[in-house]
Amino acid sequence: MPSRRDAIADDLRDQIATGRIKPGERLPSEAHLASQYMVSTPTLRNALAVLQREGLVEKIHGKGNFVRRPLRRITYLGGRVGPDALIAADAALRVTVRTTQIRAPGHLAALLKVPVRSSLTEFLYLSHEGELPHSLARIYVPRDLAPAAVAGDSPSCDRTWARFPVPRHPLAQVRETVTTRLPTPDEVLTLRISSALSVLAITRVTADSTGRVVEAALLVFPGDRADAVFTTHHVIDEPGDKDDGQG
Amino acid sequence: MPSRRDAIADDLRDQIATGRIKPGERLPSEAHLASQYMVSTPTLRNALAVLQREGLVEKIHGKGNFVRRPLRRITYLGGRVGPDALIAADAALRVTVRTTQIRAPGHLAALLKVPVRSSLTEFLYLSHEGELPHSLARIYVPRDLAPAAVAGDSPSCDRTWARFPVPRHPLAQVRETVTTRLPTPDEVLTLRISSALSVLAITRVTADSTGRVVEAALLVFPGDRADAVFTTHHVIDEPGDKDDGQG
DNA sequence: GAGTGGTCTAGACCACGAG
DNA sequence: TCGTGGTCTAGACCACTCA
Repeated sequence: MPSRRDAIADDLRDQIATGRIKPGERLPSEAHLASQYMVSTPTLRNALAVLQREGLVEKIHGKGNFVRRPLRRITYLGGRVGPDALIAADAALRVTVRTTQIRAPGHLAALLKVPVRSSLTEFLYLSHEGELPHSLARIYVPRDLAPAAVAGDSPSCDRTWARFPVPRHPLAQVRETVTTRLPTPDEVLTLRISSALSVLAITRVTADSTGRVVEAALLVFPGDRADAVFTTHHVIDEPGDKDDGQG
Repeated sequence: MPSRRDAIADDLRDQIATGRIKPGERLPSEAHLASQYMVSTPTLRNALAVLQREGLVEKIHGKGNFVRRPLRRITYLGGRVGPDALIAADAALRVTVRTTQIRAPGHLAALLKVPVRSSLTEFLYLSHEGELPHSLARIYVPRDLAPAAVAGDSPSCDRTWARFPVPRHPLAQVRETVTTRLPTPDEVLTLRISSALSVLAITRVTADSTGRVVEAALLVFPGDRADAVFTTHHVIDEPGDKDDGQG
């Protein structure tokens, strides 16, 4: 037996899918919908919560429930080095950068293979696509590898990926770990996503040819619109090989 | 102002983290907890829902709320070819395989670059770690590439990755797309996860040296315990290169 | 101030699990 | 049968947004 909550969610989902309620449009008020479906407000709110988790509906306190516009999907290209990893094809991004000097906490020290409390430069990238937040990146670099222009303490802002560190040695290895988790309260605010919507979190560690870790990046994408794509080309000069190009 | 729901969730989370409530243990009944925290049952249930989404608590209808045992994380190694991609180091997996002959629906035809309704062999892998479901894989192969032993219509079951197709040409390219989404009702049942817990979904397309797609794999992992790791080694014979080993 | 969603109450009744 | 969670009700009061 389908619950009323699911029945209502299914009905609304159908109305959204068929365009009877258009993207960006406001749904009738919860009180109105509750009386329309002849359920109590908590039941109706549960139905809306289902659609929220699916990313179809956005609630705005004091204004109403809105059908989310179908957003362009975010494609993260794996294996790339540096800022160009993010959506190489999509130039319509407005990026804000904030630079801070910090001392490595335990988890970052482990990623970067540096002593705890050693000096790091943190680049906090927040990119927007139009008015909507798009993605969040926290990139950590040992301070001696950060460009001099940002090594000072004054926070800098920029509209591009400029000022990104240029390593001294050629980059040799990128290790990316992809996982999913609930957003932190902070991410809920900056990415403007529902706290019930999981994010795609990518930890990228880049090492140079000497094996030194030159960058650790913590990337966060809204889970309902992000794909991370990894392409591996295998060396094929000997038939039957399975691991060339990999560790 | 923290809501009572969050305050209760925080308190229970703390009790779990500090071991005051041990893994596998049953929590007091919802009615008991509600009176203990002096809230109504819906409020207490909302607090438990928070912990459920975090993967800390598992509800079993008619039995109670249980603290989930901390599970070994699942590591998916990207860029590998064939079944060994899954948790190379972990041999403690019991794998069930079901083989079926199907005709390619649209989305699979696009992935495999074959005509719609062409013959495919579907391998459905369900792996368990002890008693707990671990991961789910649906692997599709053009029928003429599937080994003769499974090309018949009789479903086969096996405890290992045996009978996996061996391509005629060396494998040249693997493209893996990682995303996160809510589980389907089917996945909720087979993986024994909460319907509120996102899964990590990986679509892996493998092509041989002739460019032919030899395998499309749809992999699903519980989002609270899965990591997908991709390691890219860059060719470093010319300094400043950025894309060797990539497309 | 009017309308919206956010949270919460104090019950009710149903479905599942174990004895 | 009994205790458990699953769902739902019909309100209440508070906080936010906008005119």
